[in-house]
Amino acid sequence: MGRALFDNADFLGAARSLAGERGPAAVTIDSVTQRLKAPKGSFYYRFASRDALLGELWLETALAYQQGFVAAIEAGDGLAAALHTPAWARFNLEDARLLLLYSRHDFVHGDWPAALKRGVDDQARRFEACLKRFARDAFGRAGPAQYRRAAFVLAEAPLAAVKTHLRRGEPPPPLVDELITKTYHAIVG
Amino acid sequence: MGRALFDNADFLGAARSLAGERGPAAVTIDSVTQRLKAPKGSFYYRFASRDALLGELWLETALAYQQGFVAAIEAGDGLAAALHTPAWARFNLEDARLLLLYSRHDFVHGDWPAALKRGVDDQARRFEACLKRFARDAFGRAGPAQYRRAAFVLAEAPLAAVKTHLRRGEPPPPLVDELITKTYHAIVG
DNA sequence: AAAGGTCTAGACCGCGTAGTCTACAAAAAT
DNA sequence: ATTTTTGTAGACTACGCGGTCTAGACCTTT
Repeated sequence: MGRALFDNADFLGAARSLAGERGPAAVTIDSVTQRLKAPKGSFYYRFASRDALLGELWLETALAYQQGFVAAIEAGDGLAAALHTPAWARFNLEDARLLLLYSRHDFVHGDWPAALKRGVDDQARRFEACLKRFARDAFGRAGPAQYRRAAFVLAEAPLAAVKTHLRRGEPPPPLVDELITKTYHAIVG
Repeated sequence: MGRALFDNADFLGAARSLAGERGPAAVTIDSVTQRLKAPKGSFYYRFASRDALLGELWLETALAYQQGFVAAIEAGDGLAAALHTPAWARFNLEDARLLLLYSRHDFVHGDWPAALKRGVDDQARRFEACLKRFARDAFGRAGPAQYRRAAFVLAEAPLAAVKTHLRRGEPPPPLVDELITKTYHAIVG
């Protein structure tokens, strides 16, 4: 063997399934390489560090999730944005567990690798921009209180409604959409 | 020195503040004993293991939190139960961070110490009983769907609304109560 | 054919952590 | 006064983990 037996995607894939099954803490270099039957050297040939692997995994997943959310907001459909969380979770169960059951900080403690820092910051900014825009559209103003309401309605409540089911490894049932919708209308009107 | 310089409460107190400040993962035997300037031997003289310490810390805090919740349910006041989370958090900021920002499993991975297992099970049972009772009172029946609604309205949504502020170390503002109340009425009617 | 680059292979190191062990000091019991 | 109990004191061990290092196999280039 002298040619690539393992590429970045292999390691990311193994990390993804491990993180989906048992959380990011279970993603150790050994667990990843063992799952692929790859040597440690091959991993460190592709990734600078564990943080690089988990950071990339998180960012990749976060961007995939965010896409639909941003689209809904840009279409001016707040309810669709709120319902995007359960919808996305249904069709990306493993990714949803990974992304929604844990925080960014469970993937990378402390500082992020320089190569990812910008991507993560951009992601956060885009998300905040969505909330601000919705706050303006739905509540007329974009002050702190309106922003806070937007965050609850579009992100916090949907996330909370979905978590129980993700923990069990099950897709969120239709009831979850009902809860989110009712909450949405109660606060947005 | 031959008489007790450190007792259980000292270790629990140090663990509590550490967990409140930096999360349960930061509660290492060294960090606890260093904070008290106590030797390791003294710790292990009082506690069988790290799990015993963190388990007791979690259970103690969970029971303190639960008290008001159960009282509200037994008084038949669902809204008060839902608002108990921000109310309790305001007056127990450190404990709230510890209890509400992390899961039970962040304190004790795997199996719980035998001495605590019963207490934890009882706690969970009492909580479930509250949700069931509320489901019956508020929705007429106590089927799975009603239970799920109860969990969202009494626990998941309030917790979600409070988390952002706890992360910042700030008490939940009145707006949080408004969000929880509106959500409550939207689903309970 | 030779040389150089690419990637596998896994032993090895250093560090932080939970937990153990032995020594001993002071108070309490006799 | 002597013994026993209670607890302090901290060196030490075991282990899992992230990360390094050197050897060498195979492909590509010249």
